[in-house]
Amino acid sequence: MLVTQKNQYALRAIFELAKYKGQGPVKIYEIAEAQNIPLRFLEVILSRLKRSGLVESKRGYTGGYKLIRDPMEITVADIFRFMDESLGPIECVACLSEKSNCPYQGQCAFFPMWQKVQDAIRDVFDKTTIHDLLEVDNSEGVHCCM
Amino acid sequence: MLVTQKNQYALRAIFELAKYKGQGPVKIYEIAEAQNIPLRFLEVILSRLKRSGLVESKRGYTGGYKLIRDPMEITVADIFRFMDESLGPIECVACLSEKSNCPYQGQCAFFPMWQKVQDAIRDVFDKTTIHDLLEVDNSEGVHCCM
DNA sequence: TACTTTCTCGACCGAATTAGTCGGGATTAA
DNA sequence: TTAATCCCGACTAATTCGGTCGAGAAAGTA
Repeated sequence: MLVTQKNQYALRAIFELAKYKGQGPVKIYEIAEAQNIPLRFLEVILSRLKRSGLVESKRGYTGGYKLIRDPMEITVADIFRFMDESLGPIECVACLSEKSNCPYQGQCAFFPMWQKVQDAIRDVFDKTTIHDLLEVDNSEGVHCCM
Repeated sequence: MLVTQKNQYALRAIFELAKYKGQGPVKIYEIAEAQNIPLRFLEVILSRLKRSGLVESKRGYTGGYKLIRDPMEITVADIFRFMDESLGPIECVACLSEKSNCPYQGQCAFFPMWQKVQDAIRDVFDKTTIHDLLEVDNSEGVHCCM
């Protein structure tokens, strides 16, 4: 899959947190339940997201996670980029990555096509904010996904 | 990677065959050398492509492979679709596939976004023909890739 | 203080996918 | 008959993906 399960979970977790923006921390098991994400796996994901500065946490009885950036300022691309330090669905089409053993490093017949695909993907993810997704959600009257 | 190594090899093999269209069969080791593809792996790939009707082969001393369709009529999407019987880079973004355990089956906040991405990818691969790639190749004066 | 609830961190693991190999056989032409 | 070529199915190695686990640290509560 272009977008791994892990990255989808990350997106959904942020999405869920965005719903409760400004209402004190949300507990991890609430997120897990609401979005149907394996709890222990979500731990891994949130701890990663914390290091990216999107999310803050508090321990103990009144603990939980909260979003510290405006949903309007968070794009889907941001999340994916934070999740996979190196190349995510955005950087990772084919030829371009250092991993591909292209001896011609971008000087090949296929390069423009890979570029186009990459740009097209990036374009969508860069232009979609969490706020946008919340709006879709409200207008549909459906609360969960996937 | 969005496009697996195998699919990239397939594309490059077809591309290579297209160069010699109308000149008798090309031997597998020639393709392998020109495109830097592991020979035994290329066997697997070509035998798969044969079954898709894009490629024809002949055995024995004067044997080899040749393209039996006009490069102008072969899109990159065609090749990928032939290669992975079920879902390739074209069908496979996230939510849409049956594999994803989305309880709301496309009725979710993220669906429109996945759709957009998928359409964008498909659009590029559907509109790029082998002929197009050959033209890029000629205008650049570079013969190989990746 | 002791206890409970919550997050924290790193190691670990199983399954699936991907990438590639191999041996031996069937054809075809010289 | 021999050599070059494709053919086919089974096998294997490496990587990624998805997820689990145990033990511990902070924070509030009694």
